[in-house]
This record gives sequence, structure tokens and C-alpha cells, in this order.
Amino acid sequence: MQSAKLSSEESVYQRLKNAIRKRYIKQGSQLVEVTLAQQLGVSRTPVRSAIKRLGAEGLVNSIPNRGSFIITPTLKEIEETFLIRAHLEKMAACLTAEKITHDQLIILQELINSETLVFDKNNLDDYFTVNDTLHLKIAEISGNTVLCSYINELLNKTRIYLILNDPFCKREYSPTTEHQTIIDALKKHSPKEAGRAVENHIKSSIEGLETAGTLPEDYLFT
Amino acid sequence: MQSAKLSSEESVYQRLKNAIRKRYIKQGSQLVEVTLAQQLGVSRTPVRSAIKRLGAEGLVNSIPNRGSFIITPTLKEIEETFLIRAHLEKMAACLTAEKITHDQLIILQELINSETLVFDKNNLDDYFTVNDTLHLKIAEISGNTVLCSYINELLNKTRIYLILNDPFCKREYSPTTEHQTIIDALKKHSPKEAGRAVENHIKSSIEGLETAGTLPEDYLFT
DNA sequence: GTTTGAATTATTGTATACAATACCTGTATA
DNA sequence: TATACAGGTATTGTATACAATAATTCAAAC
Repeated sequence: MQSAKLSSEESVYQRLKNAIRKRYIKQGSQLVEVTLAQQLGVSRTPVRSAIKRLGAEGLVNSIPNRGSFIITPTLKEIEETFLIRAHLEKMAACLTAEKITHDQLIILQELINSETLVFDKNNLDDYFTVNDTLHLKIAEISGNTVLCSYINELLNKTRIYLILNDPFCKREYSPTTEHQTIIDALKKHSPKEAGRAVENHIKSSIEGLETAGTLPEDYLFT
Repeated sequence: MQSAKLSSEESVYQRLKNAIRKRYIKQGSQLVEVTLAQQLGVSRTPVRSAIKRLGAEGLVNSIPNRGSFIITPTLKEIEETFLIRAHLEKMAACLTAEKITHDQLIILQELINSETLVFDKNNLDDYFTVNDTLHLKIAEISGNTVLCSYINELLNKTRIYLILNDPFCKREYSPTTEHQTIIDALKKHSPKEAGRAVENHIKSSIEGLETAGTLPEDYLFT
């Protein structure tokens, strides 16, 4: 799969993004064009545009004539972004509740079921992907394509914020019943309930954020 | 003002964006790197990255190995984008209504006053700018920086959508009382009223969109 | 007349050399 | 000791040549 030959830029872009997701690159790290070019076996040109692309997405902070650095999201930024995500996903859920079909509900249910199957606390990436796919699917059913692409952007951004903010994997995850609550509301075709369920779920997902991202004072000795 | 020397890329970017705003470039136009480079007296490199930047913003549609084209926004896209803008600006207005100060209200009032002064139906660009600045200021006061930057993006996008959709300046504009209604609600510190006022205002701004963008059948003869 | 396919053309994609910029470092000077 | 300045270094910014790609044209074959 995915056999279509990628351009160098596209491939550099994907590898960089993957490196962030897998925590190979930490917040604040500088991305030096020549260095990456050597490591990836290409010239500076595609590396440069891949970095710019990450900059446009808000994952990289570029300082003119100085360099590009992986962002260090602040608590405020993270909270604000989640709040926006909550609003837009609520909006989408309301629309979706009105029009969702039986078949679409089955697909969502299958995604929820696979969540627990895929869950592995030593390799959360797949779990995250299923998780985010569920949210995206709900948005897609709304029929508002633009809304859907904004939500997709926000899903990616919040996911990466949480990863950057938690470089040592201190934060714990586990499948919740909240997704099921959302589906049940959608099944009832109740925009209000579905909207509220989504909103609550997203807002609850930044609980305990303040503590993550920092290490115990004595982390070097334990 | 603005004396800081811009990079070539930045300057190309600004000129292209300005050309769209001023309707010098129409929807669907192809942006050819060498051509623009010659016209602007630079090499392909900065032109290329400026175009990519416009692509990331959704103003340009780039087809790999083929070319880049100014988008042709569909009616659906425009409506969906306005709907999202309405939601987010409503959200901002609610936050702003709670905390806006006397001094901030004065600034907003001055902006409204200047709207009628600046209005000139033969050169709407300044009017648009004041208009959008007012919306942005309300968002800024909310204190949610991320929300503010999303709203800024949406203000730009919807503005350009309307411009591209109305290449022959058929659509008519005139100052309304709706902005005053919003400020009055903010003055009362009523989130509900302010939110509704903003929402209504934005939704009403796509009235009559279906007719613009198309020419009368006999436009060649009149 | 339609189809095939090999030149041709238009345009983007990539590598690379060189220019410009901002920071750092160390030395001379007060 | 503090400061100003000159050189050096790390890195990005720009120009340009060449490679790769995809559409187009047009003639040959059926």
C-alpha cells in the first residue's frame, strides 16, 4: 500500500511528523536544514519546504535568518486549542446526530470496539490513531467538509501538543466509556445530547495536564 | 512605516495576496513560477515558497508536477466557512462580553465610527479592512489567543472567498447597524445577546451570495 | 477515422553554490 | 571591570542549472 512514489519533500515531511509523534524529536529542538538533509539523504531544498510546511501547521516555530524549532506548547495554548476543538466537534456532532444512518452507526461502533483491541500502553500510537479516526468519522458524517478539515487539523494539533508536553510518557491513557456515550446519543438522533457528550469528553481529556510535562525534582536519582 | 527590509519571499507573498484582494488575479488563474519571478524581479525560489504558503492557507490549489492555481471557492465551501466563522466569533463574543472594559468599548466605537468615514463604494478595500479589524479586535479582547488566530484566518479566508466569487464587483456593500448592535450587547456585558448579535451578523453577510459570481446571460451585449 | 506512441513543450522538483544575516567570541580600550 | 568592535561561525536566504513529470501535438499504423 501507499506505493505511489512520494516526492522528496512529502517523504521528509512525513518522516519529521512521525518523528515528533514517536517522541524522537522533543519540544524546542532545532531543525537544521543541512543536518536533516544529510541524515535523510536529500538536498536542503525539500527539507526546507517540509520544515516550512510544518511551520504553516503551527508545529514548528521559524525565526527568520536564525532557525526553526519544534514548538513548546504552553499550558494556555493547549487549553485554548482544546476549547476550540470542543466547540467545533460539538457543532459537528449536532449536525451528525440529525442525519446519521444505521450503517454509519455500525461503522462507528466497530471503531469503538477496536479501541480496546488495539490498546497497548507501551505503544499508544495505534490507539491514538483509532481514537482520532472515530472523532474524524463523526465530523465527516456531518457533511460539512470545511468543518471536517478544521477538526482534522485540530485533532492532529492537540494530539501533538499532548505528546510534546509529555516527553517522558508519564501521562496515562486508557479506553473510556465516553465514546460509547457519544454514539448512544447519536443513535437517539439527539443533537443536544450528542453535542454535550462530545463537549464533555473533549474537555475532560485535558484533565491532569498541569502535572504532566514536568519531572519530579529528584528524577536524576531515582 | 514598515521600513524593516522584507525577505524576497515575504514581499512576493504580500504582493500576490494583495493582487488577489484587488482582483488583479481571478479565481482559477494559474501561478507560474518563472513568469512571476520575472515580473517581480526575483528568482523562482522565493516565488515558489510564497506560492506554497498561499497553498497552506488554502488560497491556492497546487497539483503536484502540474501547477498552482488560485482556488475557485464553491458556494458550499463559502457557506460552510462562514458557518464556522459564525460559531467561533460567537464563542469569542461571549467571552469578550464578560470582561470588556470601558476603554476597550471606546476603541470599538471609534472603529465603527470610522467605518462610514472610510466607506467608498469605488474602493472598498479600506472599508473591508476596518470591518475585519473590528471583528478581530472583539476576538482579541476575549483573551483566547489561539481562538483569535483562528478567527483572523477565517476573516481573511472569507474576505477572499467573497472577492474571488465576485470578480466583477457586482455585489453591493454598505455600512449596517449590525455592528452597533454587537457593541451595545457587549456594553451590557451580556454574553448571550452579544453572541447572538455576532452570529446573526455573520450569517446575514452571505445573503444574496447565489446571485453574485455569475453574469447575466446577455452580459456581452449590454 | 481512430488509436498508438514517440517527440515536444510547459512546468514543477531537486541539487548546489554562493550571499546575507545574526549570533558568538575574544581582544583592545577606557 | 565594563564596553565597543572586529572577526569568525552557524545557519538561513536566493539564484541557477539540471532532472523529472505530465500534458500536448502530430504523424504513423491499423
